[in-house]
Amino acid sequence: MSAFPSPQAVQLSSPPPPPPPPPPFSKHLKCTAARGSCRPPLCSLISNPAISTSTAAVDKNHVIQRLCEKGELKRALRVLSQEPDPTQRTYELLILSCARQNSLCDGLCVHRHLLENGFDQDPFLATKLINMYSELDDIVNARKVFDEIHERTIYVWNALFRALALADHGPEVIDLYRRMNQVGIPSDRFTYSYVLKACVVSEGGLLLLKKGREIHAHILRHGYGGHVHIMTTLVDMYARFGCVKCAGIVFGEMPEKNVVSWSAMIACYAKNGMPCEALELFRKMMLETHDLLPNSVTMVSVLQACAALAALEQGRLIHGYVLRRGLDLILPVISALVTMYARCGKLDRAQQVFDKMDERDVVSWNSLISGYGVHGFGEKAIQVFKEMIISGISPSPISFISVLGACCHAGLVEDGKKLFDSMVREHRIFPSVEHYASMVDLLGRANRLDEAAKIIEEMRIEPGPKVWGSLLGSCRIHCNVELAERASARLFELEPMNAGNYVLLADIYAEAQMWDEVRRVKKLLEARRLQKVPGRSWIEVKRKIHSFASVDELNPHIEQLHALLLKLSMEMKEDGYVPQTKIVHYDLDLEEKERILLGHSEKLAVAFGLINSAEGETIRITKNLRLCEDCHSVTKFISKYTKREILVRDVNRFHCFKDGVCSCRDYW
DNA sequence: ATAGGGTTAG
Repeated sequence: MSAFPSPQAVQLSSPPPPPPPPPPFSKHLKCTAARGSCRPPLCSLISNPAISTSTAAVDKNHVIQRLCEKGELKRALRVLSQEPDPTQRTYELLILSCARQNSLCDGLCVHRHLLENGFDQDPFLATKLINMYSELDDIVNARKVFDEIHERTIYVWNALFRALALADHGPEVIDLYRRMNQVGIPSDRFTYSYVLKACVVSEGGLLLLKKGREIHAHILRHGYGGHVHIMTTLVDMYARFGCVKCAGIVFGEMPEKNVVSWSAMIACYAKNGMPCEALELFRKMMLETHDLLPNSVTMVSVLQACAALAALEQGRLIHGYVLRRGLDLILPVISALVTMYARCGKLDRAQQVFDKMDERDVVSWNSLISGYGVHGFGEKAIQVFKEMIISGISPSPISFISVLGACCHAGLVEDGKKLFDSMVREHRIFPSVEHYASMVDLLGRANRLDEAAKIIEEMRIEPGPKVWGSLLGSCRIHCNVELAERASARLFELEPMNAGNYVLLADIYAEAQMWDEVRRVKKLLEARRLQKVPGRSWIEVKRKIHSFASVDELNPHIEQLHALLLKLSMEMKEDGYVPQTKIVHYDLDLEEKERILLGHSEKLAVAFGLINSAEGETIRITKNLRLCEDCHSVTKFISKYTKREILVRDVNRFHCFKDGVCSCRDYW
């Protein structure tokens, strides 16, 4: 053996059994050698230490680069292990490759290697490493790279800001940003984008809104007030804080706007409960800009707005536009279409659009599951949920919100409990406040209030207002004063300014004829200067959205609508309808109470729909609150008398009225 | 010298 100059030569002359742990290049060499081709030059170059290593290093660098480009990370690493003289470029390629291949352990290995080879203080590589760890979700190591590097260029700072912002570590970014300013490193245009993002990705609430405003001031002071990217991020920041006004001001003052800026503002309206404004702005964009074409992101927000308004006609127009533009190939757009059709009451269309997709992700499935859920088709929703898993897509936390919600609307208590169990056990998803709230809803509505209360007691996280709110809502349905008092006491602490909670409690007391308590709660409401969110309903007629408030004296059609409702209610009374005047708490006589009931926004919208549509046409209405009991029974009657299908979507589900019955089977 | 940013479905 010792007589042979190199391992390669050994293999050549004694071809047989086990070619031991092959050093990186052996495979290649062996192949060419076996075919007896160009062996001598390359082989001797690498194996002969007499020949300059630097030539070999450049060569190997080249090989590493080629391997990285081809995604052959493992082989590239094997070459690296033999590399006597790696360069910055070598490491850069490997780091990028590890990030792309999603391989944390290889990333760590490359990191260790570069530390051992004198690149531990290279700011360029530090930037790349931080980016890599960020992509591999290892924020601890990203931070460590930052802590250990002495020369922190703006690139290094920005990379860490970006990494922390993506990982929801907002407050940490703000803290570091302050330190950066103290050290005297000036921000650049990238810094502002990342830091603004950090303001909204944290739990800080108002505190960080203040911070965001400060940064807004920095931006203006440093002359970036006309920078499209930064200004758009600002619009989005205000949007996420719910400051629609501020977002609108920034947007309005932008000297230059592009598609992204318009999309951000449209999304702002769509996400903050102002769908009409979203559609209006979209129209404006189409009319006023000549060189800007809406893209898939724009369309998603526009479809959301249509969905929120149950504006089927507009939604169909948008669908047509999406097809013409070829945007129907983009996954989020199709999912938004599925949601739009489902929320406009066209489940069959939603299913059709879904069926035509040739690729589906978890969001597409969630759209369909929640679609069936809000329509009260609990079993179908569970079936779709199971099909999703069979198709190889694992459920996300939102999948469970959707499917649990479906169980809740359909009263499928046992199925819901089983799914909730499987969530942790099989899918390793830990329930969030929303999941618990859904379970409390499920049990509470089914009049299993004790079990619902027990769920809250056993929660491993702090039960937030959503959870207590669900319990209070259930107490309202089943008239449980004692539990309602417990839940509302917590709610008044957690969100003292939410009028809805006081109203619910007052409703419960009223139901129990506890008038003193009703008055006490009302006084509380007045003392805190709170007002109940006024009920509103919407209906689309000839592609125009009409909006109705309760007891809408300003509405130009009010007399006509009231007359029609009065006429219908007389007929209904003969048929056994009794106005639910007990839900009107004002101290009024019966006749006035009936008048108030008849003026509820959803009844006005139904009447408007009856007058303004052809006989037999379906009427679609959306409401911003829950449908009231009286409106529910009145709409049942109306659907029978007028032989109309009436779809009402309230805040949490669909009611499909037909021939005097509702699809919710009075369970809601 | 080199490097990177904004809007997105349930």
